[in-house]
Amino acid sequence: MNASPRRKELTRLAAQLFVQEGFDKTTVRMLAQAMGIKSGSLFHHFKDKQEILAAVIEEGTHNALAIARRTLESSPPDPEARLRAMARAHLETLFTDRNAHVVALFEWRRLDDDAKAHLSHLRDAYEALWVDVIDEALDAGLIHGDRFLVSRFVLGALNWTVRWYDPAGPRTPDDLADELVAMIMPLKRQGGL
Amino acid sequence: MNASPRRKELTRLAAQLFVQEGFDKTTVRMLAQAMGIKSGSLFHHFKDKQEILAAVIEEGTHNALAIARRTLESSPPDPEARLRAMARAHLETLFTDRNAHVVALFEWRRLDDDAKAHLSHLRDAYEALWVDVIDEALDAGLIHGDRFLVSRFVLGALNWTVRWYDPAGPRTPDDLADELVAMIMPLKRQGGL
DNA sequence: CTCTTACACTAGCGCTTGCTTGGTTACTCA
DNA sequence: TGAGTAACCAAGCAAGCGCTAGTGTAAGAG
Repeated sequence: MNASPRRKELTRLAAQLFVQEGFDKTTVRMLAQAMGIKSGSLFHHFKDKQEILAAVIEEGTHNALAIARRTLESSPPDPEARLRAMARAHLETLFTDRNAHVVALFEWRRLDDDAKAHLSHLRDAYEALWVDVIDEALDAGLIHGDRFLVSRFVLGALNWTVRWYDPAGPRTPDDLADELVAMIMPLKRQGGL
Repeated sequence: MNASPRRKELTRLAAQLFVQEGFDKTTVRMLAQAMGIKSGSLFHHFKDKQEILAAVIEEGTHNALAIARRTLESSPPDPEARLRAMARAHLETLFTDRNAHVVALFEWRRLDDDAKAHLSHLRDAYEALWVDVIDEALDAGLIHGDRFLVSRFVLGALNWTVRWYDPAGPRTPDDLADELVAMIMPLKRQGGL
């Protein structure tokens, strides 16, 4: 809804605190302090605490969707390249916008029903892009299996990386993406690295 | 620690509430009511709320580890069969003991440092079993890639199923396990179902 | 018949929570 | 210059929180 620069900055700070402490344990007083204001002033920017959570998740999901669309537009028609590009884009967003995405993945249940209904459309649109790319790979015979199962296994493997991946380590997100694609498409990998 | 039958039953009820409401939003009064006692009486069985969470997670992880060990013991030495058996066992525990495992996966951060240190040993032991099985499959040339990456991708894909799998649907957990194994090992699947 | 143990109760303390209210400040634009 | 507005603050309310203290009761052990 409202997208003032101030509100965007506050949303970013909130995302960080939600990741550090969890949504429920983050008090409006903590949020206010991190933002350099008093707790009462928070409610000038957000109707209630729920709306802050919704703003964080909406921001993250919206970005991910935009990046995925751009990635697919500027991607060649080759199914393997598109699959790899999607995996790379997914991990790239996941780790540049990490806080927002961790919140989206692990605090989703804290949303009230209205917010959930609204945001699940965004999420479904994102997953639909994945199912399309998986479909292309299936049609091309690169991978095998049920389109939904494969999509969900792949997304699960990718999303779970936020639980163990250390950006300071030797591996880049692109390395992870390539390894995953190689794992489900070993025929292409036989002679490679 | 203490494992009276009464306490086990209370732990089971707590797991259910923690899944429904989340740990932080589950009050000791809600827990007590679900158990048919008053909130004060709760603290006869558990030192504090934290200990209930730890009990839930310990119970679930302990079971998973026991089942995985039993599975591997009664499994033939064939790497493919062992991999499939582990995947099936993982999903089976995940969905028979679903509440405890959902709590373990998504409320881990709420544990205090001592409990985390204690329970991460259990979890690491479980993951080590997986790395072994993955290693065997790598050595046999069934799959390719980095042992840790493959283990984590596979565990991620499996754990993520709790987010979307519907036990009332047409597919059994064994179906899921077989599909996943087929996905990362397509050579074996070419002529099959 | 007493002592112990397990389990439960009532009552409430001290604190924190999300949020409201009524008023103040600083900036923008006619 | 003065009206309008966005951003903030001080103060605090009502509700709910985890947890404690002190007591009661029933069953089994000696």
